[in-house]
Amino acid sequence: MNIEKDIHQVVFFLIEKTNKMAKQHSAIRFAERGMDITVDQWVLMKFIHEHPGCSQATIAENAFKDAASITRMLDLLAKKGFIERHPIENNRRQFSIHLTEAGEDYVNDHIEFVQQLRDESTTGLSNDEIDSLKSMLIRIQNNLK
Amino acid sequence: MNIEKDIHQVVFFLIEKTNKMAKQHSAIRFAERGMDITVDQWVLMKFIHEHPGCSQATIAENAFKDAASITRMLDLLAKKGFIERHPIENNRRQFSIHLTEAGEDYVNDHIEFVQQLRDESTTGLSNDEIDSLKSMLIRIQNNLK
DNA sequence: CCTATTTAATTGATATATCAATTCTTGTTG
DNA sequence: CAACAAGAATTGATATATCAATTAAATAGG
Repeated sequence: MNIEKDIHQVVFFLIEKTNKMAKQHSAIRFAERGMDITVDQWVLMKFIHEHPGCSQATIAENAFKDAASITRMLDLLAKKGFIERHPIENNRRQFSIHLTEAGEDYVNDHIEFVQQLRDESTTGLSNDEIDSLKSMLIRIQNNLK
Repeated sequence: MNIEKDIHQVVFFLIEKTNKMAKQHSAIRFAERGMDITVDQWVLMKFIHEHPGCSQATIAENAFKDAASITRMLDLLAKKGFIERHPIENNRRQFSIHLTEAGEDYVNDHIEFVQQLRDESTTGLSNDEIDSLKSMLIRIQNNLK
């Protein structure tokens, strides 16, 4: 019995596809709204907004991204004028990462919109379903450690 | 009431994280086995194995990737000697994509291993749960169209 | 204290994603 | 048939992901 499943029904393909569709969907809505940053850049800005002064390593760990990616993404956000790397007294190994005033304004201007975007994507799913979805994803993650 | 959820509990973050963990896990297992291709390259080879002679546009559509990505990935697979672009009689706009003999051997050598890898990642989830997971992902996708 | 290890950030190389623009080619239609 | 639109693949530019190597700084242990 070796019936190969169609690619579209393999659970990982569905996960990957959902992930891509969500990013594309958000990117389109961002553009419509005139937001000139990527979805990933938004996630970083929002995290820094909630954890001002954090290190790049902390951002990397929490955003589940590579330290190298964070360096480059922060370079871009700094060029846009949204974040700053502040030196830390008695610690020349890390930076303290902060939003600029423009960055804070940007997050405040769009945070509700992004929250609403996320909510829209799960319409039709009950809270119980969402909980069970989350729990299954976490169990899959544990199988992958 | 505007309690911001922790990033780790947002469903899209879980989806993205699961997706990344699955890719990393597979990449590590591929490397252990001495497989010198990426997980994404494997998916293309497997699709071509199942749909020999297809066009690049078909691959793009089914793998849910951009045509530009397919061009570049096939370039790499061609360089490795695993695929070939065959001209089509009376149609100079498309190519007919095929695995080489080395490509067929490669797929046959590893297809069971990859299937097993996928199965391992969902251990502990019943068939009913997996079905409900798939159905929720598809419903989310429909919200994103 | 001094050396060895660890940590934080950066950089280089390569793979992939996305968008726009381009090049051919095919199909349509006035 | 000729001009035009649509399709398929490619290419360029930029963003992100991953790994390896590097640099600099902090820390641990002898």
